[in-house]
Amino acid sequence: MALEHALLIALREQPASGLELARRFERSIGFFWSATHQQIYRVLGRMDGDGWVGVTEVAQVGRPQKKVYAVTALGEEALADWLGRPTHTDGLRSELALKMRGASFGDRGAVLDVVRAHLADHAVRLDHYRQLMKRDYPEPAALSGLDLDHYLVLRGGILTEETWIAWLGEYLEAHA
Amino acid sequence: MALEHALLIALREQPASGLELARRFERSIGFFWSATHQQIYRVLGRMDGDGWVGVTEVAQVGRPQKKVYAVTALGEEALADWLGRPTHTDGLRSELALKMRGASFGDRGAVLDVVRAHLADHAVRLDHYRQLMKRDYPEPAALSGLDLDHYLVLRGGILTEETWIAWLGEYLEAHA
DNA sequence: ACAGGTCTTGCAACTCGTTGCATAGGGTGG
DNA sequence: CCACCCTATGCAACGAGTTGCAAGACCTGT
Repeated sequence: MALEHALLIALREQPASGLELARRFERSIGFFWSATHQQIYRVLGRMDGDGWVGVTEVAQVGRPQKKVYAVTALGEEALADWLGRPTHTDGLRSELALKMRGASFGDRGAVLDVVRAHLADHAVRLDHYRQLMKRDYPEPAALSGLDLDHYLVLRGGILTEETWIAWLGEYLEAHA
Repeated sequence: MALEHALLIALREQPASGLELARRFERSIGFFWSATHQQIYRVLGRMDGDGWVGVTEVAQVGRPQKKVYAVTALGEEALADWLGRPTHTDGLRSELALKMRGASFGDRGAVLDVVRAHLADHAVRLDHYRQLMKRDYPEPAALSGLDLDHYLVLRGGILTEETWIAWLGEYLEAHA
């Protein structure tokens, strides 16, 4: 129910085509809301039908034509309305936690390997986020508006990765 | 793809009927893998068809009959196999993070209210987890096997809630 | 006896998201 | 020119999960 609004936010930051959105979702926005290009195309089509976005066909040199979407007044309204509505607290949904809980019913060494792989993955992500932080927000105290919010969400990503690393570290430690 | 394995873990811990599983999912397991009773019934049916679980009809006093499911040898094998297989790192999927990022496009005060509501919710959860911790695992150093894993997953819940609280606190602070 | 409640199981319809494939424009290398 | 790859859009089929509803068993209160 929220991909539409994720797209509205992305398009208000910068109008874009379906593929461009898909690529942006692999980066910043996709850290907390992922989507494939097919899903994005379908939802863009629906939003166009609902009048939330408008399309402009744009010719490119050396590439096929693209359709650039931009948010309409109606879309702006829908977004503003959604932003203020209360939301259910997002529950975790972690396959890894499941495996950690059930490790007794399989080969514990194999589960520990899976945990180690996730730990390494989270370390890579954390490093990535920290680099973004250093590059884009060297002076956090000076931020406001959109930049401040982007900074704060990136902070959330860092805190989340740090937590994963701490948690998985505890798990491995306890089973060492 | 993982609800089946969540159910296998739950059933290996303790055979149960569909509704009992649903109730258990509202508590411990559901903290990181939620499911409605309809979804559970459907998946139990499929797992029965696949020979992963067996059913026993059990009469009750003062209540309708129930179907108690238990894991078969085939199910044990499927579970052990799944436990050792590598998994994709679970990505975040947070509607709230989306709202925080896009707050500039609506009424910021309303978004801050939503954030405050989530903060309060996470505080309640954290308190709940800490009570469980104190009640069930007063002596963590003495744990092993299944109990140790349950303790460690609960630790993850606590760390996660603490992170949410810290993050949302930072957000509110920055927009104070 | 009957109404209402709760426990237990389940169906049907729907939305969301993924996977695999198709099509079409355009470039590059042999 | 042809094979191959990249960009860009999209369809079709499937699987996962939610919501709403129903039906049968059993209890309690009137």
